[in-house]
Amino acid sequence: MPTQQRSRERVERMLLAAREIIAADGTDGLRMAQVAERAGVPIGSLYQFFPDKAAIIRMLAMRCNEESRACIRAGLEPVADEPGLLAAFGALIDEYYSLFRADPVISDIWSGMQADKLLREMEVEESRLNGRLLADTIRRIRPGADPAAVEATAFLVMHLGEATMRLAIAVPPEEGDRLVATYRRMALEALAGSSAEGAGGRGSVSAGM
Amino acid sequence: MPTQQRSRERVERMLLAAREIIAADGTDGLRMAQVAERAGVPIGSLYQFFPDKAAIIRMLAMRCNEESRACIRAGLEPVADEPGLLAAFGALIDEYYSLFRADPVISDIWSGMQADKLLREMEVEESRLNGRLLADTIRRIRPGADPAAVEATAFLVMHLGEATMRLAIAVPPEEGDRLVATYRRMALEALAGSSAEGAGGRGSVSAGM
DNA sequence: CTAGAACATGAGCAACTCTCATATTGAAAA
DNA sequence: TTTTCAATATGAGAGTTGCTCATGTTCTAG
Repeated sequence: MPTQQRSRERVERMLLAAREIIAADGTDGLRMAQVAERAGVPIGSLYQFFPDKAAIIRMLAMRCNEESRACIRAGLEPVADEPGLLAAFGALIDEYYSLFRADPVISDIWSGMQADKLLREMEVEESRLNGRLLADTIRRIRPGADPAAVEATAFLVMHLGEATMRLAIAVPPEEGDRLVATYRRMALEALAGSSAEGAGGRGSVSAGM
Repeated sequence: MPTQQRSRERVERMLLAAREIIAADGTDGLRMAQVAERAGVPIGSLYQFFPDKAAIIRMLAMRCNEESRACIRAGLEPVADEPGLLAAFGALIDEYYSLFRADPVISDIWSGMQADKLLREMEVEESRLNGRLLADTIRRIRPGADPAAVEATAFLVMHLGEATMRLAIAVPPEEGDRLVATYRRMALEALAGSSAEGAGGRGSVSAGM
């Protein structure tokens, strides 16, 4: 939005200030007055370039997104065959995971601004409880399976089920149905696989990673 | 928390009022004064039983959780063998999906963890963009694959990748690593499967559902 | 040189959440 | 019954925060 040189620099200062505050206090602790002070601008200047507080966070998120999208594009571009695809995607997962672990700002933004931390913890806890129910069932019908692997799979399957439902209702209904159907295939395959693998075994697909 | 009969009824009225407001305006639009008015109690009484606004939402979420956990337990209990497990879990997915679609409050509470609606939309859009990059790559190396199925799988895999990362950094590091590894197996298997399936085909696992 | 657009400023408004001093009601002990 | 104390009821207002707006200044195109 800013067209002049000096304004652009000021906007960058505002965004940097916001980043630093989020890194320190999280998005919950972000105060417009604090951003202004840290950036060395009056509060009115913030609203000259950002319609509201959420817009600042969105701007930071957008930059992260563009960066990671470029990363994905670069990682997938040289792929020429199926083994190459699986190798490249596996590498991207690791890369993305490292990024998430390294930068607290990214995860904080996507974990939800202003949202209730306890609610987030509740959600994880609920996935864990549901996962345990599922893991117990699997262990009952397959006593030989590796307990830790089964537990992890069940936990993840439950959590991703929640995520899938939220996604499914955020898109057109027919697409949502298809996504749920796709999730079902993935989940059932994972459950079938996890109980057949035996102790500590890795899946055949990831053997080459 | 309330021990007397009348108080318990009042608390129920508060929770009901909160539910109705969320159903109408979403969690974003929930105002403590409005809850109090609708429940027919002064605002001070709200704070007699709930430490803060988020606690009301958590209470509603907890009840939903207990209900759906009972559902899962009931669905998994009679499972005796592996086909039974897969059938039961498939049914639970459908049931849960219907529940999500039917009750706007459930989804709103769990989506409302991210307060900014535009940020939520951005996240979905980002998964879609990344999914398209992945789908393009798959189509390039497997021209015969069903485009819609590939697109859906790629979209979902990307979105669940985000969800996995958020979960992984919310639990102890070693457990997070294991979850990411489990996700990787699931994702790579899905990608390998989606491109091999051919037009409109359903996975072998879900054939019996 | 000049007109108009872009930018700068910060006191104050409006909308919230939550507190607290005080009054009232319920139930258990005397 | 009377007493006593904990639980409950009440709502004006304190405190915080996002955001506005009237006014002044700087840049740039014609």
